Amino acid sequence: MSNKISKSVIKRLPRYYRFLCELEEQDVERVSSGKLAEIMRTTASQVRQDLNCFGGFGHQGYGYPVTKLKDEIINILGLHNKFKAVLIGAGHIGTAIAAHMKFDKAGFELVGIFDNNKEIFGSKINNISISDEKEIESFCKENNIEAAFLCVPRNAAAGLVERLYNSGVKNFWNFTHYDIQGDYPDVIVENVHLSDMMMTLCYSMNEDKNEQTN
Amino acid sequence: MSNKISKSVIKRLPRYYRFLCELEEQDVERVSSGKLAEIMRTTASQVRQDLNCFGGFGHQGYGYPVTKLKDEIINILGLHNKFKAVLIGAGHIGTAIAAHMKFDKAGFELVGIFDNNKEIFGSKINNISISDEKEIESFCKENNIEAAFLCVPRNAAAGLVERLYNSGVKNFWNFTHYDIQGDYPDVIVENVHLSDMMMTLCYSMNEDKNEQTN
DNA sequence: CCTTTTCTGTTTTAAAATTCACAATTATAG
DNA sequence: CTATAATTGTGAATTTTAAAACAGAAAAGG
Repeated sequence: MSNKISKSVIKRLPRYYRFLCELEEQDVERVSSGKLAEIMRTTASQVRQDLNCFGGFGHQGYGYPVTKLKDEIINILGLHNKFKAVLIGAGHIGTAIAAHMKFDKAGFELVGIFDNNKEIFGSKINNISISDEKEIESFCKENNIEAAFLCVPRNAAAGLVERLYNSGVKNFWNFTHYDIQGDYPDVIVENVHLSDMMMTLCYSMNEDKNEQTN
Repeated sequence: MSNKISKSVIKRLPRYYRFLCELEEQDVERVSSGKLAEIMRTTASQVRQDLNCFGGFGHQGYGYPVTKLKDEIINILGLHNKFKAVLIGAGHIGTAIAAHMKFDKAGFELVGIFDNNKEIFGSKINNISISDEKEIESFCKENNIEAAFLCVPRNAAAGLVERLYNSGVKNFWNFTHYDIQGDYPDVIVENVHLSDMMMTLCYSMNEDKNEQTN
């Protein structure tokens, strides 16, 4: 059915999705590639090419039906999934993630939170109580956990990944400084390297400053 | 001096930097493109081409001097800068960022934290006390703030950006759902769209699942 | 009903990014 | 001091990504 869609396209899909949701909220029924391109700050050509990857259902002279397009993207991304996930590390970042993210809108269901700090065992974030990280293995095996959100300090990461992997967890959303890739062949990792991002912002600002003095 | 370096290369630089720091910690003095490629899970060719963007100082038959290479990347990225920045929104994410990020290692200095919640005015994160967001304008102007880290809810974002922009702040690290691009011509934005990332993770997992059943 | 305008899907073309390939240079070992 | 192995810099080839161009289908407006 679906030919391999390129990574660059996939990375744009959530963005399309976001703007399509906005349009839907505003009761806009249809949108043209040109209009969408304007909102997304890209070209109409790219929009058409992207949307065409998963079978054209735009209409010439009409555009794309907003709701249908949105639903189609949900499908492509698999947002209807309820991948069971655990979050590990209930520090500031972990708490922020657990409390604020709308997991169900992104294909996940958060079912467990773990930490190694006794003092917070039992307290709840988003109605899920924090458990002792010693119980991770049994919990993951028993509940068929498919993904883990790693919010621990870097030096704790490697060990955790191994334990999780051995408990059947092969998909990671990684907020740590540690790089998971490579040690395990069949894992899928989405890295969130915040300091890397801050550095690229720094680069742009620095570049900008230099340009202005040239 | 430096020819325009492509965006893709820039995005890899922090990664190089990270691994070079590790090597330096391990007292490794030199590294070959092949070895670096192995660590970074890429090709030796790409490493050489990347590093060459800013003037080859590897030695044939020897490799690259770790410390010198690291310092050079610091230079390219401009990490020696101390761009003065404010953080807005001291909720979970804002607090996490303010408390944990090593701003000075990434070219920034956090000098102010703002929120609209009276109850936390005056309390400190990382030795910086939280101020009333009403004071943002005067503070930014007086202190020549160059960057803002936006950690507020989406509906507060647009207004804030305008106020900040008018106070001379043109560089943003944006954790909100709101898209800044476009409304202002000369702003630089680094977006952190966590839900987008979660969705691409979902896509990969979903794809993986489908492949296995084919 | 006919004409004009609006758009898509798709083909070309162009640009960017990555990989390959190899001459040239240096370290190393004997 | 020489021969061999290691390793870079770089130009060329390949692959990937984005943009442009355009024929043809549908809508809109008489």
